[in-house]
Amino acid sequence: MKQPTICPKFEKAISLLSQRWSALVIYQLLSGSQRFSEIQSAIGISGKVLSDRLKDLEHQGVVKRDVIPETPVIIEYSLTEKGRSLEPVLREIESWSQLWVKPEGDLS
Amino acid sequence: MKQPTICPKFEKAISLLSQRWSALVIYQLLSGSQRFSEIQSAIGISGKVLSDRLKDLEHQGVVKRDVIPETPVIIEYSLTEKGRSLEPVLREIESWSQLWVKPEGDLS
DNA sequence: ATAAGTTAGTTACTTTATGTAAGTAAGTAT
DNA sequence: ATACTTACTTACATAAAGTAACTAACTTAT
Repeated sequence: MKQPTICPKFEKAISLLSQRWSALVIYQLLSGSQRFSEIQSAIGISGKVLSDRLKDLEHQGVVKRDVIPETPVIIEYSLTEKGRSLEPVLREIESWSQLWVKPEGDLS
Repeated sequence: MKQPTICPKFEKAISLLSQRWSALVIYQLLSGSQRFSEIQSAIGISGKVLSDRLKDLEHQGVVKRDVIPETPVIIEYSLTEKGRSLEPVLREIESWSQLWVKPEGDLS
């Protein structure tokens, strides 16, 4: 039974950010536009899931996909204004993590 | 294949917050300690998953479980200091959501 | 001109996570 | 005694994520 007393905008924001990998993809793109394989190797995500996430995020207006007609075609992903506006959120998480997270227990 | 160039503490924070429902549970507890069924009906989560999440969060030191030996025993969940320290993160998400999220199925 | 490599994905299949519904134990209210 | 509530658990179904192999278009090396 769903009778959420929580603000639907907030809930939607949470569901966007709690989608696995989404926050990490956005965080990665904060350092500038990047290509598919760069993002992939930077955060260790599979091609399939990265492909899904980028489509989602593009659809939600957070990420922009540009086809650059260079010698071999280059596809670049970058943040839109909406995406960049998430920077304070990610920075808060970053500083929280530095204060409160103990690195043990990450068996990768 | 994982070769994350991303800070492991940050990654761990992200994986905690991207666990489905976790952020919502923490957010809900920001307004004070609550019982199982209160959280359940406030955010519309199933008993099973709430039970799992509370155990996870307790294990990570974010949530505290107190058994109060009142007339019928009352079990109260609340945030630890670590949990409360996530408030700025949730507040950032909240204010971002007010500025950028359109409530219904938004196809921008 | 082959052959091998890169990029940006997709497809098929497996594993894990989540959802749903029903059940349980302890206690209360009628 | 019967029905109801709380805080769960169990069993089962479905959805999401992981893995690996594959493709199409192009590039470089032989």
